[in-house]
Amino acid sequence: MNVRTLCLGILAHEDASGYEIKKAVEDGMFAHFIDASYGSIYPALTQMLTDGHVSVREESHPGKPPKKVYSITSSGRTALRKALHVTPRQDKFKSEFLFQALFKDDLTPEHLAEVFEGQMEYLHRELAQIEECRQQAEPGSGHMFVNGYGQAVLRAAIEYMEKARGELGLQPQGPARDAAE
Amino acid sequence: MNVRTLCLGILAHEDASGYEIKKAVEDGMFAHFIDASYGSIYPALTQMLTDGHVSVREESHPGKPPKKVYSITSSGRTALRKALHVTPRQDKFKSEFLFQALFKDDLTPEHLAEVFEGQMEYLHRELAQIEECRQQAEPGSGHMFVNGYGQAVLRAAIEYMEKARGELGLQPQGPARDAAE
DNA sequence: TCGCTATATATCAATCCGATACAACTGCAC
DNA sequence: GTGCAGTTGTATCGGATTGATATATAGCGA
Repeated sequence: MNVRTLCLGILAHEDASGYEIKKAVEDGMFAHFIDASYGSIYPALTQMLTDGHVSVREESHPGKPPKKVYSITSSGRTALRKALHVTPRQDKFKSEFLFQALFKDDLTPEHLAEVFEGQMEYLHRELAQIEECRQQAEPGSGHMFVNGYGQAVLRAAIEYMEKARGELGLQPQGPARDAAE
Repeated sequence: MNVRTLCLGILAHEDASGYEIKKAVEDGMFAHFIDASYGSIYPALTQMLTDGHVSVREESHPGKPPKKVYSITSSGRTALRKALHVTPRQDKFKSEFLFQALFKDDLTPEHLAEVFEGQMEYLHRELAQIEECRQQAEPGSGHMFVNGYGQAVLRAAIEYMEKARGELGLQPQGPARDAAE
């Protein structure tokens, strides 16, 4: 699945600018399981404009830079429906934290503690973000299912990390936790 | 973290050819949280040879194609240790399955059932693979911690998926499950 | 007024993926 | 005994993507 399909999916939900699409995959309703950078979003929108899958209008809100708001067209909806009916690729999970954890015995204790607490903060931050999104999602919607999935996985990760503190030779109560609260 | 560091990490564990590195991140001890393709592994090894971080020897086992087995050098170990002592990037998780699930109401019921059962099979396969790796890992090692993390997360995902079958309008017992057993 | 953050578009080199080509061998079915 | 699929192995390449950066406007606190 390419960035074009990703943008179509977001635009099927609501009109958005390139910046708003980036925010949606970073913080918003589409976060936690997809990603895209400006360097791929803007070219994708330009190309889909040429293809007729989206249309643009320029909006100028006072006190803010003008933005190009994109809408999905019926041609775009057809393309999206087609792109959704393929066998999805395998999930892909990349974690530099876990890679570093593999070499825990080669790390300084300070660095190990730092990255461990950093990961804990990150997991709590992600979980809080999902719970925020969850309040805006309609019951029974796809967003609800996906948020629940993310919640389940993050809670399991946090629980495991807490239990593993001893195994890694760390103090039972991390000092950096309060930053996440 | 780039592919060069990834290769160094694997070579720090044991000597390997490009093909074996690929297998390690696909199926082996390093799977589930990192990834790399041939198109990045082979150039990385060539460059690190130039940099003096690795050395090669050619091995010819009868009945098999000859292979280039790479070893990490002391210069490579220094480079690895340095690369490990940086703040790790945020985890990155990409799931086309969850993306499709967002649009569950636009999918044909057949396709939804197919991708759901496909995901279940995938999760069970991954979990079985981790449990296999776990038997080769030494107690208290980084591998043990990382495998436990993967186990915890996958089990949570499977549990959530089972509970969510009804929510997605699927029959309580999937017909494709036996393929994973 | 300086620096910081947020909103917003856009580009680009470096990197990486996915697919493919090539080659030699194994084992199996027919 | 031969076709042919599968495994082990090296290698390359086009195209997709990232991560960083440039540019611009505006609000806000020190």
